Amino acid sequence: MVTIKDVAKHAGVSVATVSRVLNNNGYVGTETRKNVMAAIEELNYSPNEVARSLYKRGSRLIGLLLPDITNPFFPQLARGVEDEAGRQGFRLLLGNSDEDIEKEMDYIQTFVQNNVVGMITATNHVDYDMYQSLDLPLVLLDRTSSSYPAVYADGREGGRLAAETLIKKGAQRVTLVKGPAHVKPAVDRYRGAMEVLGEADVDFSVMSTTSYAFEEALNWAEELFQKFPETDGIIASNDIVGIAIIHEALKRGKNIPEELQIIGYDDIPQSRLSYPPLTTIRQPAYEMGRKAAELLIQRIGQPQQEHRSIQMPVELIERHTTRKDDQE
Amino acid sequence: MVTIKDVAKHAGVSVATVSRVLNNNGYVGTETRKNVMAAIEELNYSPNEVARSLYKRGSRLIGLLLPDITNPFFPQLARGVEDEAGRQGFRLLLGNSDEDIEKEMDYIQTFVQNNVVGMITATNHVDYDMYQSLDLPLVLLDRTSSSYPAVYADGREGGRLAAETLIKKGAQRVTLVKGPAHVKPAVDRYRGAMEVLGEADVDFSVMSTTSYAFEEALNWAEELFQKFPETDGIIASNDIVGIAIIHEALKRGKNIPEELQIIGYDDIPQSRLSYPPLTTIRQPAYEMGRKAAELLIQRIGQPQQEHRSIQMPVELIERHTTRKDDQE
DNA sequence: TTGAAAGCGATACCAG
DNA sequence: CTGGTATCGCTTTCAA
Repeated sequence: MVTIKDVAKHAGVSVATVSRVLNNNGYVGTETRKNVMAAIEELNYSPNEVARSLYKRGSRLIGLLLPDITNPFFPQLARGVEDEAGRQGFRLLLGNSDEDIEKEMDYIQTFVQNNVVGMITATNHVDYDMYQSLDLPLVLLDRTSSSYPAVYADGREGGRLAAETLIKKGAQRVTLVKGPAHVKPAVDRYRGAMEVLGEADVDFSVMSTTSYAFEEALNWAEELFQKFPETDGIIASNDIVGIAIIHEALKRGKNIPEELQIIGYDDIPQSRLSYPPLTTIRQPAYEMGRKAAELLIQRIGQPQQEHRSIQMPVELIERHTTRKDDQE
Repeated sequence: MVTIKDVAKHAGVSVATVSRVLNNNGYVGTETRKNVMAAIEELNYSPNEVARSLYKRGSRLIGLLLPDITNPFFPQLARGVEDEAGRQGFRLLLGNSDEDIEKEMDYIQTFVQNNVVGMITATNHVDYDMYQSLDLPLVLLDRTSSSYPAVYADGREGGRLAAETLIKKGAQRVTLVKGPAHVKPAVDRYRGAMEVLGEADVDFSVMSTTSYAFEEALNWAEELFQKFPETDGIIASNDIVGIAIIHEALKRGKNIPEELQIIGYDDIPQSRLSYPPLTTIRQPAYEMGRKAAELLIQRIGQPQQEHRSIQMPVELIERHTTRKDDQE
């Protein structure tokens, strides 16, 4: 490994000087700088971030804590974070929590031990001690809290929009699939949808699901049709469940969207691939990730600043699991 | 921040002693150990990994370089790596290369600068200088090379299996969708399939695709039916394309699997969600990730050891885009 | 404009 | 069994 010492020796200067040209601060003569640069080049030197981090008590690393990268909504968030962070010279330490507090604490601890300069987390546990006592710039992603800056989509509005759409398009017996109670954005959507359903002249039912796990999606879909065979409009808890519902509906010979309309949530990339392609409420996941990184890095610069959250707009993506217009 | 010094002071011993109990080596009196433990507990101390890493010239970090986590095959790989690494006390630095050499080099550099102890990469560029000159345990994931240990699935066999299946099930005019030429596993599959097709009594065509990008999938599907409207059996380059093909076929009123059989590749989680659910060749992605981590960590322990690669078996998952049996 | 040296938080060697 | 101290690679005073 080539160190700053080697460079210094090679250039015939002190390490202090090398450090100065490396960081572009302090005075350094033009000639000297040129020599040092040459030495760096020749030796193919790049500074040890660990040593740097130790002295500065801060690395160029950001901790990213996600529930489960295997759930298709999160890779997009992650990519957004990574791309923006990367552009600004930061790298990512990644952790999947599975919404499990133990794992979450574990990751947070190692993030801290590794001197991350900030952290982006999609957690439902912000109110726990570990977060309170965390002395790090933090931004919440896809979650909210009054205590921290956050980047999230307007879940309530999303829920409303989904319900309004279905009603406007003439659904009479709506089924609302409720996501897991411990997942905040899921309950926001649920509430939004409920508001609208409560005010409308339609019958509706609610079906609870307790997980977002992939393997379960088809089971939920099956259960749904067993319990509510007469439904003609379904608000799915997310796109995965929505796609599973399409599957099950087709299997049962239902016509989509004539007999049964379905609306999803998230607009994951594969939603346009289903047949018929899924109408859904879009969350701008990639953009959310980007913004979160932006916000965090900004806070890393000025930690004292009052914090601000960003609510991203949600959008109806009309595809073919809903009817073109009201066809009562 | 509480340091080893604080603990030492609190426990009335030297830092050396604290270090000993921390690392469980050297002699330490029972009483002393107890005191130190107590101090650690009380101060809620946890050692600074950065300092440790600096001295030891090695962290507890592993670099994971993937083409694009947004492509549904990779999250599973990543989860496998993370879970196994985590179990053994390692954390992940994540990078997406987009198969771009610049980005790849950038990530590798920062991985090194951060003292990662090893690296897992799904790259097509192993033969570049940067890898040759890399003095780090390295394992390839989903790629192969004679120079490094690797964990990969048997692409050739997978391709063969796909083609054999389609033929056995009575396809007469097969279309083989060829993945991007610069992606190694894609060409392995292609070759495998070609071997079988060449030996069989069926007509077949090859359609080239130049990217695995999500947004393109539907375009490839459309192009396929324009170019080869008469095909009755399609070997997709991966499940995403397979699902897009189902979409397009249904849109064109084709009966699956009676008129048209389709077989995918990868067995990503959403493949069972399509309707009809996609028959596919399964790569055990999660398990591959796990094995890669296992292999790497093993090598970190004994770097000199002769390296060994692991080829994972590939498996036909029969769902409903192929016929039950030969129905010529 | 430059260099010497202290220090970041840990580990491990050497004495005692 | 325990403590003092050099060391890891870098940054940043302080003096010259």
